[in-house]
Amino acid sequence: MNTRLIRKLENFDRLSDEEKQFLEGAVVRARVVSKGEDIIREGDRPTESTVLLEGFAARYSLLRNGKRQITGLHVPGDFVDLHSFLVKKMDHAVLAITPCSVGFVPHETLREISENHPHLTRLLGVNIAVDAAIHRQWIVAMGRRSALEHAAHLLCEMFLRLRAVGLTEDDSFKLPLTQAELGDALGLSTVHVNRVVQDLRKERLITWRGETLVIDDWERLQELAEFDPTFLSFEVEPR
Amino acid sequence: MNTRLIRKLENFDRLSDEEKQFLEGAVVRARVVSKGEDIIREGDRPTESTVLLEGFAARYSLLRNGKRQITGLHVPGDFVDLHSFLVKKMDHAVLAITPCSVGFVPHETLREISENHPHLTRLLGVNIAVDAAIHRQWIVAMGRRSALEHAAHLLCEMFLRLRAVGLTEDDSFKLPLTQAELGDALGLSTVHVNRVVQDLRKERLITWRGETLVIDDWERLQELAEFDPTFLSFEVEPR
DNA sequence: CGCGGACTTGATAAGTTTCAAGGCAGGTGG
DNA sequence: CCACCTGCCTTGAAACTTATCAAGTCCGCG
Repeated sequence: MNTRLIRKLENFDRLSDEEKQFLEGAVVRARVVSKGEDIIREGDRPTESTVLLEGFAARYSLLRNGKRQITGLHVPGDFVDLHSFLVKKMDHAVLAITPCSVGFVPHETLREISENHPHLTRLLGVNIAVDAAIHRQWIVAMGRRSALEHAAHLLCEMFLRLRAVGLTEDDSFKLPLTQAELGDALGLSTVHVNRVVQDLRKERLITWRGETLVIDDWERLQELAEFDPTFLSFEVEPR
Repeated sequence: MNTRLIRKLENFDRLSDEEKQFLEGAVVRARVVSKGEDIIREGDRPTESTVLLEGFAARYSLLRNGKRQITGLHVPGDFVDLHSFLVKKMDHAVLAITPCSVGFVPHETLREISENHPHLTRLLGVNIAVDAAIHRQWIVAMGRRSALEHAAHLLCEMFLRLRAVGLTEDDSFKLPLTQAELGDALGLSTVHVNRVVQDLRKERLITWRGETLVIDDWERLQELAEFDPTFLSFEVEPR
């Protein structure tokens, strides 16, 4: 069921059959969340952590003036609130951008992992560490890259993350985001996102029609974004 | 020696005497790093994690065009690379903004903690989770707040973080940053930082002379920044 | 067929950067 | 002890990037 999660963790380090089985059993049930619905709300105090099994989700915060900032995009295999095991109260919400299927891992199970499965614990830690690295890349992109470079960077990131869980096909993948949502992730207005996307198209870097994004020139896209894949890097202390 | 670290972790949950002692022993030696020097360089593969004992440090990334983005500020008690235990290769560097004294915790010790000290492991996890929450706040601020609000937000954050480790005095604290460095943290040009700081002064929100920053009106500063301290919140699942 | 959501376009405004200078203060060497 | 130097802060003007406002257009779906 949570194939993507296992696949993702296997990018970090080999999993024993026993560990895989344990992970399978760790997800207690699944729920479908419809598009536009919150998977978790700000202020919630979950007693289980949520794994995204299918669909796209986004962490976001809302400001008083109605502006929204997306602070992370999530794809199948991602824990959307692994940290809620450690920090009780959600400091942000998570939204289903497409219809999503999610699974739940009771905090009790996570506690058991942290007490009796040091290797799995470390892998979950790597998961968190990679999330943090992604956050830092977003900060760099927001602070010091142009809108165009920033957008290119995000596309590079999504491509590699989706590939890591087997959700790309050659150079294309499903990117079921509206330009408005992309703007909320990049910190740009919808209008400007539109112009930036058109620039990427004019430069023959991407094709994006409907939900399908094709990377037409991976080299130049990376170059433009000054994208260094190391931060996602699945290069870890082996057990 | 690593009083600040212990103090910081105690904000998360009570530490037993045994745990405190263990932490004391975990820091193997200290080194002084002079101002402007890197504590850790990008690409390093440390075999120990570094705790900041005294001074201010900043994580940063450099872009080809020479621009620099600071992705996190660190104060005494902070681990600057706790994650290097899990993800071998540093994806960014850490700079001593002031003369710093740092201590080292061998990864071997961290591994032992992760295997035999579940409670300490969780506290270190909380540490990481709070860092991530700070990162998300930075993303929100960079994406959707004005330069003025963003600056105010950062000052609120620094005040509470320093207070948590006992480094404030009433409403004032040492902020040994140049405006250029602040700009690199906020993603703004030096000139604009200067104007923003002047606005904060004109509004009688802060006084900042030399290294001393006084918060003249905490209420209004928080209000302006739309600052919600929860994310730093030291509200955690007790052992 | 018509409606709504998403995308596109143009014009104008706002926010921020860049460039260029000047000022101030603390520290050093003559 | 003064002069100078250097790093940091400050100011103004002009340029650039991005946001906002206001219309359209396109397209899939009921």
